[in-house]
Amino acid sequence: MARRSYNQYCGLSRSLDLVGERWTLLIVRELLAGPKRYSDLVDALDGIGTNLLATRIKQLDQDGLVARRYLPPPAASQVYELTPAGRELAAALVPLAIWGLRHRFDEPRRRDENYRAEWTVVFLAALIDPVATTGMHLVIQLRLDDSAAALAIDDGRVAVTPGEVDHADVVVTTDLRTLAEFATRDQAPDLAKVAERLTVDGDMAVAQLLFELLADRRAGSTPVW
Amino acid sequence: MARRSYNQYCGLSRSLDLVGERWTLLIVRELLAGPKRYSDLVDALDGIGTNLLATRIKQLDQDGLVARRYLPPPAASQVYELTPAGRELAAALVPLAIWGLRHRFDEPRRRDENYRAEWTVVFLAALIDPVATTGMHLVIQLRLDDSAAALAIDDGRVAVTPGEVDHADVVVTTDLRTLAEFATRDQAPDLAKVAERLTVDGDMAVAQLLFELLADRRAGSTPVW
DNA sequence: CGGCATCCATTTTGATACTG
DNA sequence: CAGTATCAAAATGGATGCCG
Repeated sequence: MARRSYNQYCGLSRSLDLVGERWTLLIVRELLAGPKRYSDLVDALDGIGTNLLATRIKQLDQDGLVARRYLPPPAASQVYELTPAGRELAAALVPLAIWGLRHRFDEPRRRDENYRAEWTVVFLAALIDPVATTGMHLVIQLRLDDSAAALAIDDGRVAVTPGEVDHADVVVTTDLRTLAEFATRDQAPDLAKVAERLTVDGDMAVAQLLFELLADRRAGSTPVW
Repeated sequence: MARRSYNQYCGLSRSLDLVGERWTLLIVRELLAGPKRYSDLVDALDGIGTNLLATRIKQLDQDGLVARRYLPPPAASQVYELTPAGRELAAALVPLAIWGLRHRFDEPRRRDENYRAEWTVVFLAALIDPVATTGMHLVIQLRLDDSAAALAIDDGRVAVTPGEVDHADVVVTTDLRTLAEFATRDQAPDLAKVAERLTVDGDMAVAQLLFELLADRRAGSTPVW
């Protein structure tokens, strides 16, 4: 059966023909944190229905956004990872995520609402300018709303690790709403006022640097009009 | 009945809960070109089905992204327009559109594929830094693939007009693929090589300025990772 | 088990017809 | 013009089965 299309000669329409269906962009978000197995995706995307996930992966594979990779013998499992074209979607997802933080976070986290710190850290990672981090080697552990993920900056390369790492330069503990203020406001929030909702354990200078890196990027992506 | 939700405490998921359904972002794109009537939307969004359009508009209205406005007596019709929150989605749609231009324009325009120059010009408009245009008053007529739209820059305010205007400072005639090179490449394309596919009629300096304004914005939105 | 494919109930969407 | 009503087709969600 032919694929459904908006049939419009327009960059946005053609993007949405590929990634506009339900769950697709969330699968991309998951894979922005690194390669994952099928069951990892099922776990993270609560409610997706395994058949639909298989269908989506197949499409993303055909369209060249996701590639299947087979891990060497010890692991012997297969994982899915983004291709370069898939990774470039990060630049498009970040502003959408920021829009959501600005306009849909008046209501706090619901009791049954899922959360994984890596979702947040993936976008933080995408906000960091690789060029500005050449020569740097930092590992930042984030603990957000009872979930954890780490951000590793390695000479211009930025990587996200779900959960806890054991060699972090600094541990930042806070909640998503507080962190969102850093990513969505034009002015960096007053650190003193925020202090009771954000604690830094370890090299304070590293944490400071992170917030500066984020601030630099924000300046280039102020809302238009 | 309750609205379907991904049920994730994540900026992206919450955005998609609101605007992730089919046609929604294209309705927003249409309204970025200015207020439109119901029938204008039906015309522009070929294939949408009027009942679905009505449903989407109702949702966008409830969610505070779109407002209904009643034109004064002479016209006596109602139009839909974006609220400030809705307009801020432009910043999120531009990178998605650029991704589509980069990765989905290997195949050219199909014979039956719809096209409206305003779709393109809306994104051009969003790429222009308002601050950089303070004091400027320019009207640029674009003619792209047999469709026309104009871009008016008015002291930091940018507006799109579908069709032809009669007082343009310059008329740029080209096709979307050529124009896309300006918006998607890191280097501005060689004007000499492009000359046969792009003609400028009127104040050449104004056209030059437009491309410089676009180039400035591109520099701040290079792909991450 | 992990990685799907099949089947079926429920929603969403598309297309057209109809109405104030 | 601005929708609503209706109905068919497709997409989605959930459960279960199968196979290495």
